[in-house]
Amino acid sequence: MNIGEASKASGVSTKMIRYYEQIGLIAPAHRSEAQYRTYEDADIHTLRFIRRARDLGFSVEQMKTLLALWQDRARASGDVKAIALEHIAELDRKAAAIAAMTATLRHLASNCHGDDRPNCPILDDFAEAPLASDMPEVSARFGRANIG
Amino acid sequence: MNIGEASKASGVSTKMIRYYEQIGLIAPAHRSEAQYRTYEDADIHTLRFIRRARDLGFSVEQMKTLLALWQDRARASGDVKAIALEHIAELDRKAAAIAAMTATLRHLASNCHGDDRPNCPILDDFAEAPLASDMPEVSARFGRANIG
DNA sequence: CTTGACCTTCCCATGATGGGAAGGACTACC
DNA sequence: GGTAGTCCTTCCCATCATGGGAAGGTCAAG
Repeated sequence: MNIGEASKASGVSTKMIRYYEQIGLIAPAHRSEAQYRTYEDADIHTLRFIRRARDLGFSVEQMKTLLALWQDRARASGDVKAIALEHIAELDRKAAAIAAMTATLRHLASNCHGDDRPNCPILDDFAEAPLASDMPEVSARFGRANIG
Repeated sequence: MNIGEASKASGVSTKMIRYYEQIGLIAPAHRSEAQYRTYEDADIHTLRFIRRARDLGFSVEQMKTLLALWQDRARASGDVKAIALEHIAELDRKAAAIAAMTATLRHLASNCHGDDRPNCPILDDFAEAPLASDMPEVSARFGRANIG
């Protein structure tokens, strides 16, 4: 199987397959005589595993660990669960940050007429509101606005 | 005021102030004889506006538009509200994607003993679950896992 | 005058992904 | 056996917002 077929079968783009190989997430593929990468069913299985983990928001680093655990028949399920729980906690943090932003924005938008007149409480707030960093309890709860 | 003081007063790092100037989000600062950037109260006001918008998750492009509207006394509040509502919609999309991930992960984790034994439903799922892209209604609802 | 804190520009890195160019390989059709 | 078109290869560049750090100039306090 060439990389294009492997991509279709796994749902991982050819660009990403090469990238994952380059950074060592997956082993270098076998090569044909013309140096084409070739993939077996087992490789597709691994790529689908990666695709699934990625869809659930795991980072490449986490996927490295998860793959290693997957391939270790003697792993402790507790190790896997710990990674999953840590990831859930991080997703919850992002969700909380987003919820805080939308709550504020919804409040501001609801007070804005949204018509042709210039008066706009949204801009007024941006111009006058104290910084989150000046409010210790807020920044402690949500940290930066980095939700990526 | 030098850039360090402007940074402290606005909550925007010196790196970011220079970057925002470079990409044209803010006007080039006035310079002292030694080519140091100098800032007036009005500039701090602008930087705080940016900081506030950034904390609410607006992109640089959105901030450009918002700044222009802010500085346009004749703007229509509807234009501002439209940007805010579009941003809220995007944040809601991200929140939904995160919620879908955490729901799945919580379910998987709850079925995992999390002890020293190797059996792990989380890894089993990763290895066997169908791809989101094979389930049209799911990918239509949530798109990619890109929550950044 | 030295020390240390500040400023400048320039380059590099992040993380995951895609775009695209230049060139080689393969396949299907005539 | 050409040729067209599709595939593959590697290499470089871009994204987005942010920070790190080097090399060197400036300034203020002692």
